[in-house]
Amino acid sequence: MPTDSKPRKTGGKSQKKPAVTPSPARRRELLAAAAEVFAAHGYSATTVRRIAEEAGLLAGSLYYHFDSKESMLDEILSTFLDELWAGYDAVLAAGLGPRETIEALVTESFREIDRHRAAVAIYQNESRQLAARPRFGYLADSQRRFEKAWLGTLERGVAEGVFRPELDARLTYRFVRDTVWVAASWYRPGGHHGPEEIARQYLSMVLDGIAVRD
Amino acid sequence: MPTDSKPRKTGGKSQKKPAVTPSPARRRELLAAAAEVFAAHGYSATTVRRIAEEAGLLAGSLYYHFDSKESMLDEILSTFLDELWAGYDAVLAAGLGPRETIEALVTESFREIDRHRAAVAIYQNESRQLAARPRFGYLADSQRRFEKAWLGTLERGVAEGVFRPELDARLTYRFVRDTVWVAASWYRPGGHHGPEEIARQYLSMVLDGIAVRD
DNA sequence: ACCGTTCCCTAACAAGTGTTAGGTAGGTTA
DNA sequence: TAACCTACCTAACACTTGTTAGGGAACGGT
Repeated sequence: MPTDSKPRKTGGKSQKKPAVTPSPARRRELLAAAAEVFAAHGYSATTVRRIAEEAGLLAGSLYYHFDSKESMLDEILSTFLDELWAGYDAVLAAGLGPRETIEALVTESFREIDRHRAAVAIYQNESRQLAARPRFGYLADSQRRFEKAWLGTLERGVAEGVFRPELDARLTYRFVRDTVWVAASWYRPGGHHGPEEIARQYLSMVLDGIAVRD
Repeated sequence: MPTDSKPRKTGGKSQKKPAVTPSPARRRELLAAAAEVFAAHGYSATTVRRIAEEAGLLAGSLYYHFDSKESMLDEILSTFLDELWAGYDAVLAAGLGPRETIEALVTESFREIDRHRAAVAIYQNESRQLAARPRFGYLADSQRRFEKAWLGTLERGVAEGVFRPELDARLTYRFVRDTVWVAASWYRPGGHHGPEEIARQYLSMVLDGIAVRD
């Protein structure tokens, strides 16, 4: 793997447009195939030849549509995060109470997992190592906004007396965050439970606990 | 990466002993270094040259102690699982009630994370893909025992009236399992909270919920 | 002084990696 | 018909990968 010495700074937004003009529809098809392979085997264990095979063409042909393997990953993740934050921002702007905000965020999260299963799985596995690289700085930004939204809501809930004050808010935030998102590792769309049902069960557990009340 | 065509079937137990006799102490040092790098960058993104650099020797020298990169991974994971099940079996053999069993399993799990942080992180990231390979079949076995222990305890608790019956047991099992083990991704030994304190907080959340009771 | 053992290094290998330059078939436009 | 564009293939490139054969330095036992 030649270390990329060329100065690229896409950051998930504008690519260095090549002279040719690939169709966006075909791009999406290829990205979907790439996302599945990335999610199943991990980014660095995935070869471009494997992606190409899955998509029904040869490795070199991928470079007509994308300028590198890394930019495929970039586009997969940034597309997912854009859609995620569209949903989150709508929830956060709705002016709900803390408990209702948590409920809406959890439900929205499971819907995103339903729609972007592969991207979420990739995000789970790779974001920690990627966030340090400049190109993927938006992952770190997103993580900070994420913590602000969830942790802020939890703390507001404690202040307003709807969440228990004995719990360490940051610890609770981590537990809630992790449990929601690791669901992407076992969730299968069209399976036994839909996203809303999973969200209901999860909220029931995390809000009221699994123990029977006295 | 040459596909390993040689017939090795260690399965975490007996290796094909080479003519030489490397010291077990040195092996443990090198495995600790390897585990850190595997945990930080992922198994397949880790080169043996990086492991060697971290351990203070050259890549080829690792092959005096181990016969492949894969067998290092094998030894790291199987050592961890052996110790994990020693702890779990002790808990399961104690004849506790369902709630106390869950409490003990959770506490034991966080203690294992405290002691084998790197190995747990590797297990989290790689076990899904590894479990399919024959050499790592013990990972699949362990997963089945794991599910049996946790899910069985949850169902026993519902039958005995200590856990709420409305919750889907398998879904609850997944949530509980994931939340406990992903802690390895952010836990740092010697940090603000010790394993017992984290277990207490987690159990408080998952047993009684985060919402204030009426 | 000799041998054997332990531990590491040197130097290379074959296979696989991401990537690219140049070509080509088919469709669309002029 | 000619020019052009899209989408792919062919064939290679420079480099990295896990792994190995052979050698050597330090050391203890005899």
